[in-house]
Amino acid sequence: MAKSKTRYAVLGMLAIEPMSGYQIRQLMQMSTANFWSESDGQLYPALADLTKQGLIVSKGMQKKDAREKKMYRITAKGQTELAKWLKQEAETQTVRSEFMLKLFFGANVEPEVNLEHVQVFRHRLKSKLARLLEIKKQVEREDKDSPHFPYWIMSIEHGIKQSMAQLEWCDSVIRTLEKMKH
Amino acid sequence: MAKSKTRYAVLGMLAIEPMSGYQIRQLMQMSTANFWSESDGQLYPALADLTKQGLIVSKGMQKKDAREKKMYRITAKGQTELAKWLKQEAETQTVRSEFMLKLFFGANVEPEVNLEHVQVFRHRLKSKLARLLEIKKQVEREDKDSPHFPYWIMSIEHGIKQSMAQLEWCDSVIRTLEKMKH
DNA sequence: TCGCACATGTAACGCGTTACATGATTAC
DNA sequence: GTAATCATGTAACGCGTTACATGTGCGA
Repeated sequence: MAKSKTRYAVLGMLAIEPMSGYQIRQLMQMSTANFWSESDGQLYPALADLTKQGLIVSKGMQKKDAREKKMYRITAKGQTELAKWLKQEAETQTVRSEFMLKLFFGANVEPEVNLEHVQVFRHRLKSKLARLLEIKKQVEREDKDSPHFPYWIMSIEHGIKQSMAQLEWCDSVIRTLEKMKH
Repeated sequence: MAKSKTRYAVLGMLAIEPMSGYQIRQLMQMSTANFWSESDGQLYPALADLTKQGLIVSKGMQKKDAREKKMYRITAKGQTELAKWLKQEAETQTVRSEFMLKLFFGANVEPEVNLEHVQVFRHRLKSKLARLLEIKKQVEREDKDSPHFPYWIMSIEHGIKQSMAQLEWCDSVIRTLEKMKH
């Protein structure tokens, strides 16, 4: 298995602005969810790890309970580490789509079954596209002057273009499957 | 982690025609690689497992060495199991793209760095697209009369449309990054 | 006062890749 | 003869999700 990139995902989020772990999770869901996400079981240990290595520091009130909100911020050392990673070429990842695999084996069941799957897939794409367009508007409103602005728009545009292409593909596939029914 | 679908991927391949483990690997690389693949460490144990469950049988010469080619074929029970899985709704998968994550954090490095990454990405897409077009031609030549034909074309078309959309996106992003350089 | 969102963390478990082990056959 | 390809399998290891544990604050 490839080396975990969780540390860099966290580092990058904290390079945007100081945040708590919970806020990182929320921001990821809002921004990178379409191409990157982390679960709790990855996120919190990563924060502890990065702190131990001095790449981030927590301004948390470590009094008694520890069950309190901890605000983290990236250090100069962390910025350097992040930049170093950003300069390296990205590894190609292996994608896995159960939906596509099922369609590939589609001849083993009636066309109706596959048609149903494609329609569900299409519906999900529609929602995803609507969400992306919404987020794009929000970013254009709120982050116009941020240095991150062009990059955030690019990543949103990527999702939009992908979704639109896939929707067109769905429509073409649905037509073919409709014809196969009779 | 989601339940492994390796057994179904293998079952589906053997529903096309009887094959050895090695041939399954090769066929996957040629056909489903863009949306599904299995490593040796998954494939061979799965074959043993499916055999034990009577979903496939091996017509292998189990004489002495066992280091001989084993031809597997799917059983009626296996066909039933495959069809059952095909009828179930596919789980949505979490995609992860290190490249996209790096671009999202692009503001932390010079535009030139990101430009370089996009160009590498674009180059890979070009190769992928060329390969898909080649495979499409081959399938149209060799599998015209197979019941799998429409489904195989659909899955190839999906890859083609995706690649083309991403290439357009790359060109647009490259233009933006070029402008940011000065 | 009940439930939900906020908030942090750990443990268990299965998944999937990589590397290793072994050996036959074919092409140069 | 020697390198590549065919061919099957196992073991180790790290990765990532899920479920669990724990507690606070707030609004209906």
